[in-house]
Amino acid sequence: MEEDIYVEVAIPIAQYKTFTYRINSELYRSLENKELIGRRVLVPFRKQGLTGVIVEKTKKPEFSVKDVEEIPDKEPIFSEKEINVIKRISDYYISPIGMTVHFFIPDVLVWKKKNGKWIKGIREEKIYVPNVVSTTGIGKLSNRALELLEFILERGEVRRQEIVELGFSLNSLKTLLKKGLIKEEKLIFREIEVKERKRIYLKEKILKKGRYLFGYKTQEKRVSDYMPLIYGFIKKGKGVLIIFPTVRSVEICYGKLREKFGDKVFIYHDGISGKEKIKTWFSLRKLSGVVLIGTFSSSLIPVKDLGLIILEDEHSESYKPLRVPRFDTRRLIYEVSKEKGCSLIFSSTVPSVEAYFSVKKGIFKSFGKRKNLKRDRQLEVIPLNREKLLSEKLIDEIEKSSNLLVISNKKAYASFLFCKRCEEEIICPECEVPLKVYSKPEKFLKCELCGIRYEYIKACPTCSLELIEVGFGIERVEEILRKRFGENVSYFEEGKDTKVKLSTGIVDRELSYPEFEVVINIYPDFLLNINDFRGNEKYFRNILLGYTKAKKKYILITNSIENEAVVSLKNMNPDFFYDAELKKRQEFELPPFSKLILLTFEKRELSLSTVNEIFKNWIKDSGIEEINYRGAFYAYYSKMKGKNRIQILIKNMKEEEKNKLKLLYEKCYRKGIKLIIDVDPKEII
DNA sequence: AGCACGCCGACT
DNA sequence: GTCGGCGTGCTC
Repeated sequence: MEEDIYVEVAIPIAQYKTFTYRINSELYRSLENKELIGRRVLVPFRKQGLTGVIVEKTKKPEFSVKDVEEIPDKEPIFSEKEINVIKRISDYYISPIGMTVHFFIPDVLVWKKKNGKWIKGIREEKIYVPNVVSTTGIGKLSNRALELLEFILERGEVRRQEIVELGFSLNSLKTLLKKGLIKEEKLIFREIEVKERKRIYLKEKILKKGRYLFGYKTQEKRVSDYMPLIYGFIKKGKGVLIIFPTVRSVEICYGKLREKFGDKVFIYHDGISGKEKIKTWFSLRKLSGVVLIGTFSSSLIPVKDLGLIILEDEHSESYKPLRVPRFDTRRLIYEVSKEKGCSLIFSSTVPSVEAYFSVKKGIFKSFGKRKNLKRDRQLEVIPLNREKLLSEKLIDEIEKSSNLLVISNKKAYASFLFCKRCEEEIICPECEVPLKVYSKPEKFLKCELCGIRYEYIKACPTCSLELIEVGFGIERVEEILRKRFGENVSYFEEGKDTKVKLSTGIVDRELSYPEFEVVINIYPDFLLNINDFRGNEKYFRNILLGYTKAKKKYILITNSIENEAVVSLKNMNPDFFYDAELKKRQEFELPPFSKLILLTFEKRELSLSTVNEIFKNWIKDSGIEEINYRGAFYAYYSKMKGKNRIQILIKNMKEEEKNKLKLLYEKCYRKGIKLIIDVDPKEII
C-alpha cells in the first residue's frame, strides 16, 4: 500500500510557522506532475479553508493533522529556487513565512473557503463605489457607517486599504454592502497602447556575468542602453527581468520594449487583470528568451532560464513595503540572482549611498564608464525669500520661458495653523501632530498620520486670536503662479499643455517627465529637516534629478548652500557628495557601516517603563549575552490613531540571534502590544 | 492576519 | 430583544 505524504504548508497568517498537512495517497496518485515543493494547495483551516503553498516535505507528526483538500494547479507555482529565496527573506526580515509567500502570489490564485464554498481571488484589490447619490432617505444607520458612506460618496471610489487606514471598521463596510448602499468593484488598470512593432536593427551586446551598478545616466538613456543587452540574452534563449518601482514606469518601458521585441515582452503588476496574471505567470515557466517587465511583485515569478535581472530606480523607497512582509527588494533581488546564478544590474540616475559603497568595496562592478555631470546648462542657486516665495526676478524668468517646470517638494497649502498668543499649533487630537492646511476645493485641515479631515478654522479655539498659516506647500506656489499666469499653470500629471507645469518631484517618475527648457526647484530643504538619516541623500537626489530635466537653465532655491549635495552639484561631481556622506555615516555608525533593527511598540497608554521592562526581561529570558541598543524612546510620531508609539533601535545584532525577536513579538502580542520589527529600516519615524 | 465567539451598551 | 462595536483566543 502507498503511504500518505506529509507536507509543511505556508498559510497567509501572521505566524512564524508553517502548518503540517497530509496528502492522502489517492490525491497524490492523481497528480500528473509529482513535484510538491512550491505547489499551491487548498487546505482546511479552522472552520474555513485557505490557500497555502508547500514549502517542505516532512514526516508524520505526533499531533493529528488535516488533509489537503485540493491541489488545483497542474504544476507548482514556484520552483524550489523561489521557495529557497522566500525562506531566506522571511528569516532575514523576521517576517512570517506565510505572509511572505503570499505577497508574491497573484491575488487571483489566493482562494478562501467560506460556508463550504471556495471563493477565488479574495485578495484582489477591491474598490468601493456608492450605490446611492446622497445620504438622505437611506434609513437607519450607525454613526460610523454613515460617516463611511459620506466619505465614499465624497470620494466617488475608495480602496479597501484606505478604509482600514482611516480607522473605519470593516463591519461598517459590511453593513453598507449588505444594505446595498455601496457596491464592490475590482480595480483594473486601463489597457496600455502598444505601437506597431518597428523594424529596428540591433547589434547584440554580451554582458559578462556579474553584479553591476548602472548609475549617473538618465533613466531614458539607460533604457535604450538595455536594448542591445536584452537582445543578446534573448538570442541565447535566456530570460530578462526588469523591475521598476511604479506601475507608470513599467507601462512606459513595456511600450518601448514592445516596439523592439514584440511578443517576447511581458508585463506584470498588481493592476493587470487576474486572467492576464495567470497566463503570464505560467507561460513564463515554459518560454525561452523572453523579457518580463514588472513591479517588485514580479520578483519571484519563475521565469525560465533567467539570465539577467535589472532593478531600475534602485534607490527607490517604495521597494520596501510598509506592511508585512517588510522585506527590501534590493536584498530580495540579490538573493534571487544568487539562487538562480544570473547577472544583476542595479540602476539609478542617483544611486543609493549603499550601492555606491558596494562598488567601492568591490561587491558590485560599475556598469559603463563613470563620468562627471555635464556643465552644459545654466545653474543658479538662490536663497529662499520667505515673505515672497517667488521674487520679481524669478517671475520675469518664468515670463520669458515657454516651457517650464516648477518643483515644490511639499504637498498641501501650509504646514500648520499657529496661535501667536498661546504659542500652540492646531493639532490632531488622536495623533498629537500639527494638522496640515489644504486649499482644494476649499480650505480644510488634515492629519497626515491618521488621514482624518477637520474643518478649517480662522481663530484659536482657546483664546480666539486669529491664527496664522505657517510654512508653504505646492498649493501655495500654485496660487501665487495663478495670480500672475492664470490658466497657463497646471499640474504636470493633468497632461495639459500649459506654459508653467507644477510637480512635487520627479524621483521614481523620471520616464514620465520630458525635459523642460527651465526647471525651478523651490526649497527642497524640507527633506533635510525631517528626522531621517537618509535626509541628505534624498535632498541630493531631488536636486540632481531637477538638473537632469533642465535643457537650458536650472534654478535651485535653497538655504543650504553649504550642504555637500549643493557643493557637489555646483562642482558637477557626484562623488564629492557620496564620499562626504559615507564619512558621516561611518562617524555616526549608520548604514552601510552598521545594521539596524527598529522595534516599534504600539498600544494605547503604553509607557516607556513597560517597554523597557519587557525588553530587558526578553534579553534575560532568551539568553542574549551582548546586545547594542538605544531606547526605549518615544517615536518621532509618538502617537498614531490614539496609540502610543515607543521604539528601540538595535545595532548590529548577530544574524543567528535575530530569530529570538519572534519570542519578543509573541510576548508583546500576549500583552496586547503590537510590535513592528523592521530590519534595515529605510527611515526611523 | 482573520475570524469566531462573547460581552456590553445603545436603541427599537 | 437585537444590532454593532470591540477585546481575546486560536489556527495543522
